[in-house]
Amino acid sequence: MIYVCNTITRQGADMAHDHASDCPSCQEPAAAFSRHDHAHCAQDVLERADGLVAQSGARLTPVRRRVLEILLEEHRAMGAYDVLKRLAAEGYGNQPPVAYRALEFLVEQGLAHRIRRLNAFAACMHPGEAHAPAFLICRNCNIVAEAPAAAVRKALDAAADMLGFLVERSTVEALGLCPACRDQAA
Amino acid sequence: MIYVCNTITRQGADMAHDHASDCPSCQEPAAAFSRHDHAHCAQDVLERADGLVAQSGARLTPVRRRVLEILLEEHRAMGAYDVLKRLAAEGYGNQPPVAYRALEFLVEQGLAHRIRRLNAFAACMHPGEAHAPAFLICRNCNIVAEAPAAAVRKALDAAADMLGFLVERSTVEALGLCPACRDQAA
DNA sequence: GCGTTGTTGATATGATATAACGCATGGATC
DNA sequence: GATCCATGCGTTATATCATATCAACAACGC
Repeated sequence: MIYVCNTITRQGADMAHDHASDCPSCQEPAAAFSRHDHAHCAQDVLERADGLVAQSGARLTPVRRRVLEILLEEHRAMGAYDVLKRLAAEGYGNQPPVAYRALEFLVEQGLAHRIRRLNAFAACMHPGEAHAPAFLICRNCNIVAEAPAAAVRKALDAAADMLGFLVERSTVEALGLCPACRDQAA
Repeated sequence: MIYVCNTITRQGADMAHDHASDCPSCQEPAAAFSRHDHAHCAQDVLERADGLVAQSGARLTPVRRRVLEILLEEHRAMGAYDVLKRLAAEGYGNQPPVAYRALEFLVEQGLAHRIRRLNAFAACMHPGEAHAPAFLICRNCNIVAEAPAAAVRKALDAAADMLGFLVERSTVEALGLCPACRDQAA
């Protein structure tokens, strides 16, 4: 099962709509890749982020918090320079290190993910919950979904263990076709 | 099990030694991450590459073949610009596209792998054999091993399938500690 | 206050990757 | 052989991604 708020895109898919906090699509398991609102999921993530960071002894400074907000607002995988443009427009530093440092911090804290295939970053929609997501990237429409991948991670650990290798972090990304583009192709 | 010829490095680990073609370490399963000769494995791969490319209707041109040879000789993950330097020194073009085009071709043909975490490329030691390797990268000594990952791929396919996503290509990379560095740390 | 630590801003540079153009080659066709 | 076409190569230029370094400043404990 996957929660819709896992769904993120690289190019922005204009999927916002307003709704009350009882929106079932943010409360219950649902099909990934479906259009959905994101506003209150984002709000929820932000609130939890505050607690999580404090808990780890780190500080969610204004720049860092703003970067997380931007990732949540955009709801897609963004390049560091995309983030930087937004920061600069809002009066923060406009040098690459500003964005990279904040993004690195968020990744370390488990509040964001780095998607290497896209040289991009996306907010994690499940901060605090232990998870090892796999990213599914549609080669046609560029939508990206964060899929649960506990089984994948387990298989990887096993394969590594046979070689005596200890896995600390892993990257699992798949390129292919999302349901919509798959139908379209057929 | 993994065959030693899976073992590749990013920084070059000086693991060459000469031996006869009956070297057991290239004939039989053995521990990964161990030092080993690579010369005749490379020769074998090259010969198979010729056949495979012809079979697919593509052409293994001089530049492309040379890039594959270089990857095999170096026996490690190389950046595109590392490859380019070698090419330039041998009279081929010395502009980035020359290296990138050849590398992209090799990846498409399944003769090389791209390791995104390192922004690097490595020759595939099992061309033609269906395989979905996982890369194990030691964060301490930078050694890289190509591990069999059929089970990982299977788990990924299953996770994607639950979302209706069709996986065409996948990237599985792990960062951690190789056996040697693990022992050293303990 | 005062040092220590961590964060930010700025400069500069390094590293990786692609777009676009034109020429050369080689094979197919007439 | 002449022509056409597809493919590959070399080149220029540029785009994109990422980091090293240092100075200024704020937060904190002592």
